[in-house]
Amino acid sequence: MQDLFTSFSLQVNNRVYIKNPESSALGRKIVESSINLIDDVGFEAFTFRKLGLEIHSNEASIYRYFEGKYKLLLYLTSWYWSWMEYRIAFGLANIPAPEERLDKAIKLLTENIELDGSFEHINEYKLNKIVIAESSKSYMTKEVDQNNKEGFFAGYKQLVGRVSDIILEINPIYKYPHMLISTIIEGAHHQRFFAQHLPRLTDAVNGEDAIIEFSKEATFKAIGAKRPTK
Amino acid sequence: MQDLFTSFSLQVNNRVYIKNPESSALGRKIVESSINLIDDVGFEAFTFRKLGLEIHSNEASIYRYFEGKYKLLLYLTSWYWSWMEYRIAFGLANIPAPEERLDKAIKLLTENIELDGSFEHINEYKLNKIVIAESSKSYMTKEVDQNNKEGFFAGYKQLVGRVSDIILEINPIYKYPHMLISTIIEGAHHQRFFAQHLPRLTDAVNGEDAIIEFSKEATFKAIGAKRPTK
DNA sequence: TCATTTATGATAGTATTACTATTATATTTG
DNA sequence: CAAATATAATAGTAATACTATCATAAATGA
Repeated sequence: MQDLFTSFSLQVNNRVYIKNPESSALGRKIVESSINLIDDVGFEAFTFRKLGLEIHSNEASIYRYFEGKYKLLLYLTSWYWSWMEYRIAFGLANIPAPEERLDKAIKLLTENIELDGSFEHINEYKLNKIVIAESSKSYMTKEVDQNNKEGFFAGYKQLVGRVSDIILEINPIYKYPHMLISTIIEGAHHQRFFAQHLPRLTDAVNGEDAIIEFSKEATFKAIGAKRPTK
Repeated sequence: MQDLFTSFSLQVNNRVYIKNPESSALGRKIVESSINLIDDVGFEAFTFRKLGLEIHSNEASIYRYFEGKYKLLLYLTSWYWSWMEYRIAFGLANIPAPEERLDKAIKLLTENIELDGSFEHINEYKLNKIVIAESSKSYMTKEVDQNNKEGFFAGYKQLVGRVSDIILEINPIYKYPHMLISTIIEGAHHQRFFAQHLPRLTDAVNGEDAIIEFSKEATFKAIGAKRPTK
């Protein structure tokens, strides 16, 4: 696990931005306020003009950091997956049993995210809401193949790969580890959205986070493994 | 089952359109060509202006059928779910064992859709691709609660409810039937998209439709039931 | 420290989008 | 065949998604 700590940093593919927003105060302000604004008005109504007004800066200046709002969204989601992998690497360190590691990973991937405060200019709580409601708009586009070639989804794929590896550690002949994990991640996000807006598509259960419970149960049953007893 | 046949028709909530596109040749042309055009250029680049040019008609005329392109998308997805429920009602008739009905329902929900030809002006193959790639854009919006109140998602919710009922027939104490089915439906769609564009998020298996297989296996294991032997 | 690079701000401009309004012309229907 | 209705043609508006230009401010390094 040691290598994870030394090699790991919250880096985002440098082709999603023109100028690294981490490199200046304005850049960080753009990221910070874009999270607030997208969370507030939704991605469709979000524009660089409005963002410029919000931060008392200039539309043209924002274009010097990002080609357009889709790239900014790609930046935010890439950052999120990178952060998620960091959380998982950290959270799973020193847990020897793969069942326990998987259990913990599923929890980290599907739980409600609270404000964390580790990163000055990023509100993880709002970013999670954005990832839930808007992230599919970053890859469900006509440019997906081009974007994929440029490596924009590498972080997400790597994350899915790492958790799939735990599954294969537990059950080396399970045939669909990637499907299972990507379905669980996307599924949990969908369920969080449905729980808020279309509750008839979900099942609320008193006294538990049904989404985490469902995700863990489905995962362990799918791979035919016993859940660790807490 | 008889009531399903007599009461069932491919009706779409009449608030998603201004004028029913089924009621005129132009309306049907709008629907038909919108499917082609959205499939071709993607939903973001799709405009009523382009659609007007395509069908040698007028932008303003299209606006007399639909308030805007989001409502048209809602019409298409509603139609799709209505059609899917019809397929399932039809396909499950006269199958007494609930396990077999569930097995068949999962297949119908997750399989690749081919051109069917039952509906003159609707290309089911392309519509399925649109539902896969664009349908989340019809509910992942700031207007979702308003739209939900107006009943725009009733068809989808009803479909999920019906299949959930089969699950409860098999295992009456399973806690998450709605979550499971909505996760399977959305999950299978995601997997079809990933298989095409981001294959590292899936697992291809020779000689089988891995998405159907995975969906069935996961569902039956989740509810603790034995899959019917074909 | 001062010249120069670099970053930001201010303003303006363009093509396209997402409509609405108006009027004219077909087409349907009673 | 008159009247109602549907469609077409055209124009117009406010907003979006940018690009370009130039001025000014801040950072840097010789």
